[in-house]
Amino acid sequence: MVSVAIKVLLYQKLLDQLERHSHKNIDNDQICAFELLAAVASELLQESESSACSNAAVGKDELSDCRAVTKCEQLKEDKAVKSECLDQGSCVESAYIPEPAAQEQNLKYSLDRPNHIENNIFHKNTCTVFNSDFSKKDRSYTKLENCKEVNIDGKSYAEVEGRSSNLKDARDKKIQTGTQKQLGDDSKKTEDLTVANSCSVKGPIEKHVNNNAAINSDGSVQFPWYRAVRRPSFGKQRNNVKLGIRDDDENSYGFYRHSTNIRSFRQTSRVGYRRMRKMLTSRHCKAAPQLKDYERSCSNYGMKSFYRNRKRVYALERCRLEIPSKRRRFCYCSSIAAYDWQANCKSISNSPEKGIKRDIISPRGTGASASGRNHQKKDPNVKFSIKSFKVPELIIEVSETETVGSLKEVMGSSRGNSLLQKRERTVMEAVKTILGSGLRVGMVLQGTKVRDDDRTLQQAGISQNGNLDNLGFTRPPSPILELELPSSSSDPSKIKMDKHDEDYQKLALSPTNPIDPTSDGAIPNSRTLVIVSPLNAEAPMVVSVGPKNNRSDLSQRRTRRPFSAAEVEALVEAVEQLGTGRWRDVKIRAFEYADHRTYVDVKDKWKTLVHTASIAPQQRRGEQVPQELLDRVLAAHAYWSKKHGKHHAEAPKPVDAQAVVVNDSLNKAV
DNA sequence: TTTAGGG
DNA sequence: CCCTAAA
Repeated sequence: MVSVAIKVLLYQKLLDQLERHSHKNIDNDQICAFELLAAVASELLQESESSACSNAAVGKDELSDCRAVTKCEQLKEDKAVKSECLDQGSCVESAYIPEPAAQEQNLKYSLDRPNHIENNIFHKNTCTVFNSDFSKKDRSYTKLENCKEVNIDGKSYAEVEGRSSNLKDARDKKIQTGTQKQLGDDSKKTEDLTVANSCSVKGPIEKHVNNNAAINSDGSVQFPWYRAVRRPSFGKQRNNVKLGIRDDDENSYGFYRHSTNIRSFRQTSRVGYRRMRKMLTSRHCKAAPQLKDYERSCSNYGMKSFYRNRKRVYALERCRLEIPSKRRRFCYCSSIAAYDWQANCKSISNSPEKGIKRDIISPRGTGASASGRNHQKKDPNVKFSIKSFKVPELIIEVSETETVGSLKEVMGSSRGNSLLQKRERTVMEAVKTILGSGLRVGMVLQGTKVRDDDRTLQQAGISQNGNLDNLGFTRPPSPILELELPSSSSDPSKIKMDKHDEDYQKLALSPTNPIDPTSDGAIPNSRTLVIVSPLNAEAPMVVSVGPKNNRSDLSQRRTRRPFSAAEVEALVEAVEQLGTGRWRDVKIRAFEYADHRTYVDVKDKWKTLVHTASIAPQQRRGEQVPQELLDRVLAAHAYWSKKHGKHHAEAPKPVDAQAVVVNDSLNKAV
C-alpha cells in the first residue's frame, strides 16, 4: 500500500479568476466551477465551524440538521427558506449538486422513500441507523459481499456474517494506528477493514447495521464510515456538534470507548466523498448499472467488481494530531475517500434562476460573512464568495499492485469517462474546468518522471517500504498554461517553466509555505498547487506553480538517493555479467523500474564502488557496503578492465553460460 | 542518446 | 551528482 498526500490550494488570485470565469459560465447555463468551489467551501466551512451550531443541533441526529440549523439561524425571518432547509436537510447541498434532479429521480426509482433521498445520496444519516427507528430512516442500504441480507420492515439491510472478530480487529488496528499504514499489509486485511467501515458487528443492536453502502444513480457505491472520537480529550470538546452521529457511534461501537489511542474518524465530506468516488469508481463501474435493483447493481457492479478487481483505492485524510484540536481536524477514514477541508469564504453571487441556494460562509475567526447575513433577510438567495480555501491534505492509499497509470488517473482526472464528467464535479474538477484541460498529471517519483503507466507502483519503485523521498505529480503544460488569467499580470514564470520541461511542468515550492508570504495577495501567477507526498515523508516534496519558486528552470540538483545494499548488489550482479562498458544495459538490468536511476547514475555508482573498494575500510563513509560486495566489485572491475585491454574488446559473452563464465573468470581474477 | 571521465 | 566532450 502506498499512501500519498495531496494538497490542493487555490490562491486568492486564482479565485478571483475563478469568479470571473464563473460568470461566463453562468451565462452558458453551465455549472461553473466557481459555484462548485463555493459550494465546496461552504461545505468545508460548515464542517469546520460545526461547533457554531452545536446548540441548535442538539437532539438532531443528522449532519444535515446541523447544517440546516446553521443556515436557518441565519434565515430566521425567512420561513420559507427555513422550511426548505429542514426539508431538504441542507440547502447547501443543492447549491453544488449540478444534477440533483437526475439523481433524485434515479433514487426515487430505486428507493421508495423520496423524502430521504438526499440523505441517501449524501449519507448524511449514515449513522442514524443506530437509532431505534433507523429502519425507517435509511433506505439506501446495500448488500456487501460479506454481509447477508436482512429484511426489516420490508427493506433490505445487510448483516455482517461471522466476521466480528475480524472486523473488530481490523478496525481496532486502524484506530490504533490512526494511519493507513496498517492497511496495506495484505489485501485481505484491507478488505476486512473496508467492510468494517461499513458494517457494524458488535452487539445485538448493531447486528443489522450495515447501513451505509449506498448506490448512486451512476451505480457507484458509497461507503460511509464511522468515526471514533478520541477520548477523553475530544469527548468534552466537541460542542455537541454532530454529536448525534458520534454518540451513535459510540453507543453502538462499544469498543471505541476503550480505545485510548484512537484518532477521530468521521464521515467524509460529501464533496470529497463524491469526488473521490467518482474518480475511484469510474474505473470499476464504467457501465452504469440499472438502478432498478439497487442492491443488485451495487453488489454486482459496485462492490464485487470493486473488490474483485482489486483496484481499490483508498483515500484517507492524514491525521494531524500535532495540530490543536481547536481546528477540529479529524481523521477521515473511508475505504474510498476522505477530506478535511478548510474554507474561508466571503460572498459570491449566486444564480437564483437555477434554484440554487447559497449558504453564508463565515470565515473562521473573521467575520467576512456579515454582509451576506444582512442581505439575507431580504434575499433568501444568499450571496457569498470564496475568498480562499484549501484542501489541507488528502491521502490516497493505493495498492502497490496498482499501476502508475491508475494512480495518475486518480490523482488527475477521469478523463474519457463521460458518464462521470458531467456530474460529481468537485474541487479538482472545478479547478480543472478553470484551468483548461484536465489535471492530467504526470508522476514524479523522487525527481524522476514515471512514464510507464502500465507498471505497477511496486515496479515503478513506489512503495511504502521503498525509501520514498518524494513523490510528486506534475501536470502537462499544454492548455493549462494557456489559462487566461485576465487580470493577472504578466506571466514570466510560465514561460520559464515551459522551457524547463516540455513534457511536464514541474512545480516546486516549499511544503510549509507554498505561497510566498511576501507576495501577499499579489501573487501574480498563483494557480493550483498540487502537493503530493508520500505519507511517510517527513518533508514531502511539494510541487506547485509559482513565480518565486521556479527553481525548476535551472540546475536543481537532484535529491540524493543513496544506493541501498540491495541496489549495490543488483548493480554488481549486472556489471559482473555485462561489463563496465554498457551502462545502459546495466541500468536496465539492475534498475529497470527505478526510473530515478539513470545509466549515468549507475555508472557513477560503480565508479564510487570501485573507489570504495580500493580504499581502506576505515576511510569509507556512509552506508557501509558489505565487504563481500566490494570484493566482487573489485573482481568484476579487474576482470572487465583486463578484458577490455585485451582481445575481447566488447566481450560478448554467451548468453547462457554467461554467469558461469563470469564466475569462473572472476575466480581467476581473484 | 550513450559512453567515458573529470569535477 | 553534475557537466560534457565525443562517439
